[in-house]
Amino acid sequence: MRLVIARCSVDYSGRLSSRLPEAIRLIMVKADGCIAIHADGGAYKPLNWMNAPNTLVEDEAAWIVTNPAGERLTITLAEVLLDVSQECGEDPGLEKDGVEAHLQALLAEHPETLGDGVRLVRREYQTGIGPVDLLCRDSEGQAVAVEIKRRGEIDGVEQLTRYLHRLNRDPLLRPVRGVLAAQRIRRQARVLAEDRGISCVEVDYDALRGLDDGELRLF
Amino acid sequence: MRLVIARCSVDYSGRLSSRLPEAIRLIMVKADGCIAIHADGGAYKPLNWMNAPNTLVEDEAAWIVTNPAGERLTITLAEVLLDVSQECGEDPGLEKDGVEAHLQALLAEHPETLGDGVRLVRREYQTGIGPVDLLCRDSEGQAVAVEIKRRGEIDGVEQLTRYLHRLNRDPLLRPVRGVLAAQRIRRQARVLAEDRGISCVEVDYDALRGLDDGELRLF
DNA sequence: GTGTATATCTCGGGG
DNA sequence: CCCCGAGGTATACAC
Repeated sequence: MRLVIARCSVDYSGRLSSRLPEAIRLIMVKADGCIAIHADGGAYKPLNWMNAPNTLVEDEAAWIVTNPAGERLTITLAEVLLDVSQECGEDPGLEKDGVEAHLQALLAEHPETLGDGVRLVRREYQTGIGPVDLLCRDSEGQAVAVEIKRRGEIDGVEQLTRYLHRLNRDPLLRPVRGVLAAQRIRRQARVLAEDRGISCVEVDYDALRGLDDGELRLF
Repeated sequence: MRLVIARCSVDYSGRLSSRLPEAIRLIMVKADGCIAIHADGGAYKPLNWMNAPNTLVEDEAAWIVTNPAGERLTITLAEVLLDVSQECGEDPGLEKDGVEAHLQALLAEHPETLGDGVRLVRREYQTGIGPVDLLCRDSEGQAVAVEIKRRGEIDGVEQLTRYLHRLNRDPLLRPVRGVLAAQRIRRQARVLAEDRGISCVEVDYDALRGLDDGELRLF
């Protein structure tokens, strides 16, 4: 990793055009060749960046970064205040717990959370326009399509609506009803869902994990 | 801005839980107190981060970062290889050209691009479930709701469908027809749109800008 | 490669 | 605060 702090201006031309007037910023160059330009505040997102793979041509006054897609980043250097490099080696990577996949795994183990007598038919049931998270049958034998989100929002309702429309063409399944399951469901999403006859279930992730025997398989 | 390169492990607990095994990484602390931990490759996105505002408690062996939402980041330091600080001052910010807002401004100036005789009624017409980008009337006097995207995809069709459903409840407007305008429209979006009676218009941004007198107002 | 969905999305704007 | 929408979204994964 190479870290340069410099007074610089930056021009980007590619998916859009942008310009950064001269100021002091951090230029971060990673081992894979990607470049990010950070202001001293705001957020983790850089002001400008170029992902790998790209080509860096560096002279005294300017750096020109280009990539195969024809995007171009030009960094014009007025004054370099810091220029250090450090070998970092491989990163073992981030281990996550608590993402949607875990919620799906837990609900697949405990489908009764979605309603008495609900049992799992398949996870990631393919519809042709994307996979339904869970396909279940309820105590009456009716098919239930379950869309799982960390947060239930309008997009999730739209997604489930598309699946239901599709699944209800299948004579072996129909009539299929829909369930939106999420740790929290926004009011507007709830309104839209109920308007379309889709049930909403808020799931307590920690309680569900407590039900589990401790062995959590992702797939 | 403070830059620390250290052999460290990191634990995050908040919206999810995550753990980073020990390795050499960059810890970036910005003037507003936000913290990001970068590996030497991958992308511009850090492995872990905490946005401002937050509280940093630093001792020799570990940094503990907490925020008002109850999220917590713990950085355990094994070896510090670099620790530099640099005052950067205010950043004048990024100036963009070519985003959706520009396309909307251009189409508002030249609604005839969307069809002969089409004239603008309002930009950002409020529907109660979000604003329609442009509300127009065509040569026959029929209301036209226009959704503008840089890239036309299924989400845009869903969005416009929701608006149309809503607008068609208004006796002063109905029947309202829909137009999806974008620089490029994906095939699947086009199929879905046509299935719902929504027209698709691909817009040449540069040509449209050429039509303009050079004065481009965003709003 | 396209298509689809997720994300600690981030970020900004409006009510 | 919530809600909504845009993003050079990035990223992963299936077909």
